[in-house]
Amino acid sequence: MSGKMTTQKRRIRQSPKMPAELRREQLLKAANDLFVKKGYRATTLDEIAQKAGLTKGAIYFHFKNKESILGELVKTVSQAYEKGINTYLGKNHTPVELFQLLLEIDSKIPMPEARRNPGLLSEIMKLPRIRTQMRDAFNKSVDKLSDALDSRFGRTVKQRRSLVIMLIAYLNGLKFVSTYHSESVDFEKQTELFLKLFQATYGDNPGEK
Amino acid sequence: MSGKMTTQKRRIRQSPKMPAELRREQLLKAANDLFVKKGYRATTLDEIAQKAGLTKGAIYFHFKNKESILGELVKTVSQAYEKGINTYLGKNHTPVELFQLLLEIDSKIPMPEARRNPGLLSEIMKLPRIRTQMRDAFNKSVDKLSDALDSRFGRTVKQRRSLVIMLIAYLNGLKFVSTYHSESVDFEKQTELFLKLFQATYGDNPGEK
DNA sequence: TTATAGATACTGAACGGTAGGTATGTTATG
DNA sequence: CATAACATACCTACCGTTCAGTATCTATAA
Repeated sequence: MSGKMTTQKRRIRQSPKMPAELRREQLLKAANDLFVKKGYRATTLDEIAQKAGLTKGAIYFHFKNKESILGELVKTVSQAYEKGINTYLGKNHTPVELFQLLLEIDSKIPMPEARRNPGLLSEIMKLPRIRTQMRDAFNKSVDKLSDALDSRFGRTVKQRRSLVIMLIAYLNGLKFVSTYHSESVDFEKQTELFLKLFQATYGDNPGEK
Repeated sequence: MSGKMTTQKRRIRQSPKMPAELRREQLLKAANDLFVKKGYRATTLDEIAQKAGLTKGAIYFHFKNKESILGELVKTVSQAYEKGINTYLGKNHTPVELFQLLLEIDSKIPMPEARRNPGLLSEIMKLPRIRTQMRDAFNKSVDKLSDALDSRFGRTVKQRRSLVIMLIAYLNGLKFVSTYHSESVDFEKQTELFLKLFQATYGDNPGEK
């Protein structure tokens, strides 16, 4: 000991060392992919590590624990979503415009598979910290969207919130059925149908309500 | 060692024995309640047993394994749903009628909390056998509903299926948001809003499309 | 330029808890 | 008293977490 075990080659195959920053992102990507495929709880740290070419122990150098990996991912999405709203959202929008805007943002921010995965969303909503994190983000965006909805479509904030939530609800519902019954459901067609409905009611002039 | 921690009395407090049939239902109910509250995987057999006043080992007298408990529950719902459709479904319905009919059926068949729990649904959809079981039921009911939709609302079966799926999608979406954002979402109000939209477009006379 | 000390990134193994499943003994009831 | 309906103890596998130690990189000084 003390000295070297000269002749004995301890052939430890260590992965090429990377700057922590890079490795973190690599791990986050691996985790995201696996969460999408298998769900949060069903994904093991071994799998994440392996996918990044590491061993489990190394993860704890980069993250506090498993949940913190998820937390980072959620944070990334929330921030991108908020940024998208701030960028694209104008004033006095019609519901149809808002719906299209939501689709637009949805198509631009990262981790689409994860965000459109109701199973994953439901699962992580059971983790108290994550839940809080996501609910805050949800309320924040609903507020902003409601503000940006033209007042013709709702005198009170409550009414406008209600409408906004309806838009989001339908989007979520579509994601849900198209995830689990993709053979039977044509996402774009359903969207078109929905917009046509809205157009008929709210398009040119708002309803009297 | 060898056996007992001597002084410890073997206090065997056996639950009153029940006919297997009854106990099965009791276990099923317990399982259902717990699945709703905690999810499928997060619910342990110990908890189910305890809730029914038994111990884990006893479960294996009544069921083959954990998944078979879930299978029974799914089967029960599927059958009730199908029966509901057969009972209430007429001919040449409007979309609004169908939507109300779905609500009606939904309110009459058992295990409402479980069925309205997207997280639970997503979770169990990952179990291959359960998934098959549920998808078959879904397609079956979509077919029947599409048949019962008046042909004014879609010349081809495909078009009618599309509309039916849209109704179901919105229902699911509503369940989703009202589950996770119940403070912000008024289920009935959202339903009313949606129906009003449909009424405006499809209510009196169908769209030309 | 080179030796080296310290920081950084990672391994491997062990630990502890959990939970599904099983083997086998025990009790209640007809 | 036979058997259906339990209880108890145990096994096994899995998985998150910890940690001592190892390898690799980098900065500094000689």
